[in-house]
Amino acid sequence: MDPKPKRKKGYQSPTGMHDILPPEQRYFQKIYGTCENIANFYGFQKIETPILEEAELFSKGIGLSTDIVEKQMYVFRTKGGDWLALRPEGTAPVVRAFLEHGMQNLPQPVKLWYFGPFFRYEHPQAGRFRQFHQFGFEVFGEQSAVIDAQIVQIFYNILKDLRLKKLIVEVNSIGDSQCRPYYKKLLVSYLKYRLDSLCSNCKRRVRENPLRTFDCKEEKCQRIKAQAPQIIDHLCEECHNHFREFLEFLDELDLPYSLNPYLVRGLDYYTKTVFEILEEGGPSKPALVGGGRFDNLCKVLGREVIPACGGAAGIERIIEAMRAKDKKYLKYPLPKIFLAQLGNLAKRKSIKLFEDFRQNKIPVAESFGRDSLKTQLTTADRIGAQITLILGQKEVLEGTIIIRDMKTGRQETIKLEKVVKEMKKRLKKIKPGTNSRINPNDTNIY
RNA sequence: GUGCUCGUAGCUCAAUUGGUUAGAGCGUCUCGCUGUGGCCGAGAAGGUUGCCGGUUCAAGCCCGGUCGAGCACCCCA
Repeated sequence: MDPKPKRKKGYQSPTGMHDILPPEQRYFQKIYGTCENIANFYGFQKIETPILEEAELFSKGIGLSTDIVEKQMYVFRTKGGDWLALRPEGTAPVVRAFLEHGMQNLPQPVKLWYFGPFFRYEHPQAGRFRQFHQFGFEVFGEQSAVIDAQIVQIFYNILKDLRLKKLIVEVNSIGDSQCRPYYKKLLVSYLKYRLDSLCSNCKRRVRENPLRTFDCKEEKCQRIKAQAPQIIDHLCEECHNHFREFLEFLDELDLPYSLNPYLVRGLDYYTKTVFEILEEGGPSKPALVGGGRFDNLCKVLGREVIPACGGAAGIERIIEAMRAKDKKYLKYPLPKIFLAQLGNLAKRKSIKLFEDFRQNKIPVAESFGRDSLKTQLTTADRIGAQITLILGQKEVLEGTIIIRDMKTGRQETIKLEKVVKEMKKRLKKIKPGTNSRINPNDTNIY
């Protein structure tokens, strides 16, 4: 082999993609667990779709002219010549799976949820990464607005369960294929008339995506937007009724929502209901959750029209919000008992004893690789163990073991064969609270 | 894709503005004599200053490029 240029420094992860290190894992576990509980209660079943899909699924489903498809998708060609994409979002794949497996033949509605990584090629920023994680909830085969409201409620509940406060739910309706084109024309003609007073960005938007003009932060555009016709005043009867019902259900649920007539979403498949949940604290905060109804998507990706509604939440963003609240990382649960050993004979007995504890479902920590008792006690202290069991040569020969109370330093010796039972008894007395000392590995990585 | 800022031990940061061998705290490891943790003391490991090149007698510091991070635009979860 040729001498290759040597890499002097190690590798680093690709732009905008991060390792999820042990301290961060606690958050993922916590969020996953919360989702799972809520999903079970509301009758949602978990689905996992591949990370790769045919690229066309997204260009058809999300819309060709959306930013996601136009410039943010990781697309590549396989050896077999297929164009595949790293999934940039979760709804289109779930719809694909729904149709592919004939789930329209299952009792309706079909409720599915997912949790996993997604990919978008864009400049990383706070709460925005190239590989990020979302969980989502989707309901198929239900056209009533009651499900729209329940979807909002589900995401709201999850965030609440994660102890996030000061949440704002913003809702809007963007109509359907009946009324939206009509409204679009109306809006465009309104804007065209005032084109000169708009910023250069918005001039472009008027042509390409007039609804997006509402997002502009320029003051002059804001003023024009304030006078602009609003879509909720131009909904067709069906959409109007649907939206009214939706709001009634939200009222009934006591959800603190606010109507945002300028809320439009960047994906083409939405119809009627759209919503976002964000944290209070200025417009700079990105939405934690976004979603809405997508009654046309099944038709676009398949044959039948199947009404559907759902939403997705950004896990990194939620973690960010959780951490801003609590500052510290969630702690790993650590065993309250540490098993120390001394000498070869004791070490042999210890690894066996350790297994006895496992069979009795008693969590125990150890440091078998270390021989010094001092070091083992240091470790026991560091993980916050409340009891250290010490098994040395002498104890093995006597068939006993020492129980050391780490707080008081008091020690007693008991029969080795009784230790498992004894520990079981003592664990019940120890309060389920956290260990006395914090895991020193809890450092901030990002 | 465009613009601005940043990059020194595992972590948080120094280095008298271009001048000897790049330091400290925390963390890690070892020791303070036989089998006992927290406190204390002693010591060690750990960096070709993100990487590549240029200017200079001399570069962590200046210049160019590149990779990464942060922020804004854009967009979104």
